[in-house]
Amino acid sequence: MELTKTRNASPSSREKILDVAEARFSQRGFAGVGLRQVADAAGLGKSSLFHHFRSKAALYLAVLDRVLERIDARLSTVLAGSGTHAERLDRVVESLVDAMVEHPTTPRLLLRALFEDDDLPEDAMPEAEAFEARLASLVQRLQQLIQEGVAAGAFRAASAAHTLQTLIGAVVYHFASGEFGEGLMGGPLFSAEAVRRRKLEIVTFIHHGLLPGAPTEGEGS
Amino acid sequence: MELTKTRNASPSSREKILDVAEARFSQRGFAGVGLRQVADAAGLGKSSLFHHFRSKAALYLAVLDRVLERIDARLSTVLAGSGTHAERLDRVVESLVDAMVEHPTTPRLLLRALFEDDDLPEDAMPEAEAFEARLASLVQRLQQLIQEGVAAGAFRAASAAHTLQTLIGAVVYHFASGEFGEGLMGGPLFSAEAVRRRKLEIVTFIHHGLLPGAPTEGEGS
DNA sequence: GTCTATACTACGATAGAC
DNA sequence: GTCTATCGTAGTATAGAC
Repeated sequence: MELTKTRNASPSSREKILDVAEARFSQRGFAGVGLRQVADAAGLGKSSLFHHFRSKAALYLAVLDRVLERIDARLSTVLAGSGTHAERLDRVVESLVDAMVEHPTTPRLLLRALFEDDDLPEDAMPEAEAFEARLASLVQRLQQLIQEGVAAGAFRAASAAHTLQTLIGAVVYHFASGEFGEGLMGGPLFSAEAVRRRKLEIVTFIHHGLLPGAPTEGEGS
Repeated sequence: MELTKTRNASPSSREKILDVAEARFSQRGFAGVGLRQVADAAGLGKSSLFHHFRSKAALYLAVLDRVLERIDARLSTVLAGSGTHAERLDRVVESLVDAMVEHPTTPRLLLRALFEDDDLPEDAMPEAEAFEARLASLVQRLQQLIQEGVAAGAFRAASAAHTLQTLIGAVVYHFASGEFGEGLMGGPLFSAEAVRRRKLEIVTFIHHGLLPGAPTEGEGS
């Protein structure tokens, strides 16, 4: 569908850089990462990075956009699917959690992208817009699902924006919470069992928090 | 209650430094702030900072501990208060929100403290422990409230740890979400009206999510 | 497309005068 | 307790050979 090929037989240098940068930026944030660490870990000289990305900020935004692209792919499938509003919202939560777990760098990068306002050095506007546009599109579709559910009487009369914020907190923050989260939960956050449990906890919370009448937890699946 | 005086007629240099450092660290994070900016904004030379704080990491942790101390003061009052478990939990949410709003630097600093693992240069262990201890104490008391509420049948059989994570996400993340949050909500996050609305939204969510039987939203207050 | 070399700036931290 | 001066390092980014 695109003019430039996106599949590669062997991981190109560009993808190698993105992988390494994603790991580092996730852990330390934009300002906390030096390009030398990225270059070394990618097996390249420092200067070579600038042949693939115009600046550090451009690299950071490329990482963020790739992360959001993966989430978008998962959620788009679910949002376009069938089922009641409640069923689709459950699947949104589960897919969002799956996206956090697939690459554990995701929650921290996404959380940073959401709450850190532009600490970026102003220059990387073009690549910033790609990310912003993708984010806005995703948010808009998620809000629509909630609003339609409210209009259809499937959800109580809750604010879609507030509900979305709560949902982001419940999913993204939780899987970003690292050592604190592990200490609180008394075990790893990303084990299959912990992930299954978190999904159940959030979905149950939403059902009793969003649905007007009888509990729906005993339903299919 | 303390040997050293904590009240000051005029703001000492130490407090001035803490104030400006809190603002900067909240916005840019630990790695994103230079001590020169802090010193300039405080009206001091760069070197003078080191007479008040052993290192940048020590300053950062002093800021974090002061933030957590303010939250602790609010929540301790509420946790020691009377009322049913549900009433006390409502007041915990409202007090936590009040703490975020009182100093809008709070949510971002707290969020960073919770999800950024030790990017700190290892040396500031003593002042780190003060913060960790205060945090552990607070978390323990919050968990206890939820667990007791579950045991007393006031809450459904939910995990205290999971519930606490969801709560933190709903309060701390929301008020840390800056431009993204404002865009999503369609207005400021910290206006009196927005704050009132967020409290209501979370408390309602919790009631329908935690309480077993009939909705309790019509109750007193 | 990767390298070496370099420019320029900022960083955290220390020494020592006042 | 604040200052100036300085140290050593690391930061982003560019120039130009290969």
